[in-house]
Amino acid sequence: MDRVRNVTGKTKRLPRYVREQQMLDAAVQMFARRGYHAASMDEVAELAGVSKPMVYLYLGSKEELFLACIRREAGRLLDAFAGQVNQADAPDQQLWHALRAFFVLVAENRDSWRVLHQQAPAHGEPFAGEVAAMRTAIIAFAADLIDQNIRSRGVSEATEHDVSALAHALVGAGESLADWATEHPDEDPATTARRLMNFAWMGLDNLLHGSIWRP
Amino acid sequence: MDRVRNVTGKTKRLPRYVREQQMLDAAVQMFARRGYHAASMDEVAELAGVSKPMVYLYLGSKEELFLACIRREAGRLLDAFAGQVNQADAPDQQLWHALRAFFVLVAENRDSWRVLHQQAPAHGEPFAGEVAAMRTAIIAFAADLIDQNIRSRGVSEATEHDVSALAHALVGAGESLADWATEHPDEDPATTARRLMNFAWMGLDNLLHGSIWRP
DNA sequence: GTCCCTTCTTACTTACCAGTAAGATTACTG
DNA sequence: CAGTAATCTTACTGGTAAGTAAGAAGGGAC
Repeated sequence: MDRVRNVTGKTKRLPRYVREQQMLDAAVQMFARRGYHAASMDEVAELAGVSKPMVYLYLGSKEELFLACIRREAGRLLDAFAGQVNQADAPDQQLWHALRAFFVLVAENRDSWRVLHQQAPAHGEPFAGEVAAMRTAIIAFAADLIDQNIRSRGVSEATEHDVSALAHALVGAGESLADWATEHPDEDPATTARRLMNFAWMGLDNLLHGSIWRP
Repeated sequence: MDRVRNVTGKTKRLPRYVREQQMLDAAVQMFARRGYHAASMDEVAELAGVSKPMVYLYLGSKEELFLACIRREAGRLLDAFAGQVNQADAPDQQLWHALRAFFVLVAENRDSWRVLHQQAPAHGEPFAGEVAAMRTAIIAFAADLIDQNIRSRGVSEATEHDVSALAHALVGAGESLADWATEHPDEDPATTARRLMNFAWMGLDNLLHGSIWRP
């Protein structure tokens, strides 16, 4: 990221908020590509077009910088979910819209996804906890959809525990497909979402009709 | 890990192979609990009941030590799969046996699982590549089972691409459930395996009978 | 008992990088 | 056009942990 220069060749000054976002952009990229430890503050600063003390002035420390990245990207992901979900829709429609939004977001922000999914959980507290909280919210959303579906059919002897396990499996399948999708950039995110709907929802459908797999 | 002492109070010497395994045990534990970077070679050595230069003498460097951990644990995981699979069984039985072995292994070796699933992929090459290779083998196994099932029913227009996506989703669901299971140590691994069989196989069953989810 | 190979330790060097002190420069404000 | 409140830099310090040099000591072979 070359630094903007004015006519006299001197470096242009930018307001704090703009610089902070540039720093976060640079940090997300570095953390995603090199990993938390291998990414040096000097490199982040250089990529942001700024000197190192500026990063410390605005973001505090390497830990706080990483946390700020995680919070920003986690917020975006949750917003993408929330923005697509309409409580009035049927459960499968809610899941469909949420998944589509998710795969679109991941396709457009691979580095963010790597930071959230691969880097943050591996580097202990407080990073892992922050991502775990986000993931818990997503799993709760999935569990709620499954639960709605169960109740609407009156089928079930499923406990909260059972539903939680299913939600974890569903979210894990989504995460894995997100990784798979980054290796197939040609695929439309909506197609990926359809794949997961079929894999997961059809399985649930079978389950909820009392069709159980036995050893 | 206190060092073994003989009657005179002097430290007991052990043959190289035994020490190496102790070092790897200690390293897996440290890497899993503290993370790759936060785990220091001094701590690993102390936990193994040995001084740091011994670790360097036998295992080479921190990178090689981590790689050795990954290779050993990945090998065990693949062996656990291979040992349970009988080609003569029906596809669902093969998957069932493999999943049960997998969840048993994870329940008994949480640290190994954390190293393979959480630490190794986050710290770049050559670690990520080593785990990716193992994961590719597992996904190929899953894809093969799905494919067998498809062919045996003669149902399908599924491409290799489609099958690969399903296999990725299935494996991701398994990984996520493995994490979930470590938070529920009371649950029998076989029960966890049954959960996944129901979630995944019932979904596939529906798919293969031509029952497709549509937006 | 004594030779000698393997196991094992203490005590050090060195490189890297997070974090900072001190001050220069720009541009807004009255 | 001063005064001043931001933005921004160069040049440094210090702590931490990877990696190593040099040699001590157990224990099997004969």
